[in-house]
Amino acid sequence: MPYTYEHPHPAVTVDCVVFGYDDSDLKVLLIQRAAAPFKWKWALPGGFVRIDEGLEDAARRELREETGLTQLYLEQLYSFGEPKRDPRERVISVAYYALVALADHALRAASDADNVGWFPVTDPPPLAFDHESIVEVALRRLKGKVRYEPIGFELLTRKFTLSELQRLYETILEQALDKRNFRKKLLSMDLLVDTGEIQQDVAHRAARLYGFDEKRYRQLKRAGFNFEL
Amino acid sequence: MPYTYEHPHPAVTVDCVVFGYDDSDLKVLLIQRAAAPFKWKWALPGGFVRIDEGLEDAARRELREETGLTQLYLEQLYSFGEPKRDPRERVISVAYYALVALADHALRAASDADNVGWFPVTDPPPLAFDHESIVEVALRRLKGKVRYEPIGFELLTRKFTLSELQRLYETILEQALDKRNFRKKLLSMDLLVDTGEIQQDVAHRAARLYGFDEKRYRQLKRAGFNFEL
DNA sequence: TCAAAAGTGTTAACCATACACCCATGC
DNA sequence: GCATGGGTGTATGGTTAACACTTTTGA
Repeated sequence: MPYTYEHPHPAVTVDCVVFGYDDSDLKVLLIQRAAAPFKWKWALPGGFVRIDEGLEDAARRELREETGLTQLYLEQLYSFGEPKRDPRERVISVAYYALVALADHALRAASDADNVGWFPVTDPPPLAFDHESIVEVALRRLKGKVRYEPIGFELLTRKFTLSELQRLYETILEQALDKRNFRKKLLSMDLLVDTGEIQQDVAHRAARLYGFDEKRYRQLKRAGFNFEL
Repeated sequence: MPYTYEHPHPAVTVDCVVFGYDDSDLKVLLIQRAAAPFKWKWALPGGFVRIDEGLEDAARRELREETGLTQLYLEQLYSFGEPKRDPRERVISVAYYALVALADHALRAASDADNVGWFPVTDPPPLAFDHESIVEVALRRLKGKVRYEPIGFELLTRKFTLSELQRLYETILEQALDKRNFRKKLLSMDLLVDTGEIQQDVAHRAARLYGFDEKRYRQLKRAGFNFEL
């Protein structure tokens, strides 16, 4: 028992709400716990922050170790610290949320052989700890933020059609959008570049593929532009 | 040395960025540290989270103990966890920000006789730890949030004139607003109630005093209304 | 030739902006 | 009576919202 302190210290964890999108469905990434407490229950990927490790570093490390995901959009969400949220000891969890295009990122089996899987955000299984409320907060944040920051693109593959983009927004915001107005608005922002390519292997007229011009966005933003809707 | 753990645990603190507004000036509340590290330096009010205490509870307790402030608008801001941010040991700080009307809340001398004072947010003294960046994040959050949530009212006394409200927004947003348009917009939202009273002791025509109708806001919000600008 | 989704303009309503003068009060 | 801020309306331009049909392609 080598670590002693004059005052009691809580443990600190990170937990990640990873949103994935594929084919009109918003999903959340869960792992099945192989150890107590809540053994066999589904939970958010995450774990203890190492003593010399930054919070975001910890979140990225846990994601890599438990799910194989790297290089994703990651942002701090909120910190959860109800005294009784973990039955073992006082644990404060700094939650992050991440966005990822399902088609682009294959899951790797977790290093400790836990099950990993995608679940519909609207109807996830019962979760360990207070993870259900963490998912709820993350979803609220995503819904809010997607309207005034171009983070939706993080959920799509690098090349996408306008219809895919529209379906994504409709899914997240849970409201129908007008096709012509949506296209007008998005194209007028000057953030999408026509790749010149079109969809392959579709059973109808193939749509143009666009890309999100990150560099252009930063430029416009510096000049006072604000992404909206 | 009674508290021992199998793995090293960081310490967890809360720090509060309290914004105050009075007479066209946005201020931040600081206390002067009476103990090392950073002895005599100014810092955000805050302290260690007790082992059985919620995070927001800890923030409110520290504010009460160190500044005498109670009953204020308080919201979690962000968690700061750079490994070296505290020279003593690993400390993760969950930052909160609070809004308060200077005129309504007198400061009490801190229990441990630290100095307490209000400083202009634009030009604060050098701060201990990474508190300058915490203030910066809080200010950014305030500037963003004030546009789409009616939190500005928390910085004003319960009764206020439209000019005071406008000056508040101009101060926070750092931009001039048109008087007639501002009034039209705010009054049309149906969130302000005319108290029937007018300013006293002013050397010019006395302005009507309005109040913010919190209950009405919740009502409208439930019905899909969104406060903006 | 049918099914499925892509792509495309116009109009009307609404909202945001710009703008300047008279009023009430205290000194 | 003058200085100070309170209070008020309109016209214009721009933005958003509503709306339906033709095109392309593969099966």
